[in-house]
Amino acid sequence: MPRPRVLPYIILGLLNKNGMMSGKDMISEFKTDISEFWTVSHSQLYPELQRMVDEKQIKVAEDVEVKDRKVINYVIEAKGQETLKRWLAEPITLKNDELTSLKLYCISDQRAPILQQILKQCLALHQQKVVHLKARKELLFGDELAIKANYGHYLILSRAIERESDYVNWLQSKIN
Amino acid sequence: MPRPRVLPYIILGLLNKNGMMSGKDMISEFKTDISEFWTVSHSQLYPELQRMVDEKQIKVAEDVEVKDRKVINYVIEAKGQETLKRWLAEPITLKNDELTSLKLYCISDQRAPILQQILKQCLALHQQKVVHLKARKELLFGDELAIKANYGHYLILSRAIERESDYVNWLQSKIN
DNA sequence: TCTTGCATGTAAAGGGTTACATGATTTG
DNA sequence: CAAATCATGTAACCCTTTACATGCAAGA
Repeated sequence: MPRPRVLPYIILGLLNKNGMMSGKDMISEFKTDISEFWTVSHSQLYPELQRMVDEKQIKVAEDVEVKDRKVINYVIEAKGQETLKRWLAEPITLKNDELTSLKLYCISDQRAPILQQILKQCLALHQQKVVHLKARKELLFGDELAIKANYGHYLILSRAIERESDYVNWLQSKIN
Repeated sequence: MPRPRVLPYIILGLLNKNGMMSGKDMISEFKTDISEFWTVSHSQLYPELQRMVDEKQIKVAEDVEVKDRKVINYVIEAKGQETLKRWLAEPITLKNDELTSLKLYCISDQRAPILQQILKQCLALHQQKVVHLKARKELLFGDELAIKANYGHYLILSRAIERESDYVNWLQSKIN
């Protein structure tokens, strides 16, 4: 199985959040607000939009107002909202955790139950990570000599523990 | 240009660090110590090893001792050491920063000048990131209302700032 | 009308993963 | 000697990016 696709969900998330959008609007939002976590090229976006129209996830918006340019506007359909909802509700695992920030980005409402659900799953996952990393550090670098022999490895392992611990603390502060 | 290749450099880094290794040895180290940052499948590794032998970056090690199995052992060549050195010395940018941990992993010696060089470049880069993210937060969420309207976005932006700030502090603590 | 810019669209090339294959070695 | 294991090898498929293409529209 190839790498799971992310783009369709982000498209749904944006349309669900912002209402009507064109491909250009999406690319603009990708660059300004999402580029920190994820990137996409326009040559990937436009075919994907067409595919999603075929799948009835989204539809071309009737240009109510001006038909200024060759801009094509899209809106989300009911099926797309279902797809988005299922994606957000997927259990968070080591494999898909890199998408968690993107999922959060799609959730506007502070009181949405799915938000706390995601934060809690994320917390559990990263608490596990901390435990695993600390055990690994103890095993590999319990001896001072080992640190000198593999200093770079020691550095990134120490850093990973600090990073994950910091993340865990932050997650806890955001959970009710 | 397609995504720049990482695997050859990791292979060189491992061989430089560990001496003689077989493909299986590498996969084993990938899984135990590097999987936190990077993954590779064996179907990618073995052809790459052959390519690198053709390029004289590495060579098949004469089985000095036992020829127990069909295991093939490799050692790094002078050309490979040069390649590795150049890779480690490449300036760190937003594009290639995701590889920085892997580079550090390849550096055993705490007093290697390249190590401090990498840490300093990394620091500068992430300090810039903090500045940029804080400006973005001020712009987007200076208003309390905006936070409620896009809570998920607010969350990941706040988190990014904290994560980057924490990283900056850590980097500073490791720089002479 | 001609040029330039721009939103959208298409093509080609390489990276990466999963699934399957090979051949030797251990194990019963 | 048969069967299972395992290091290595191969094939097919999709994702992603870069480069190039199209066609309309604003402005000179």
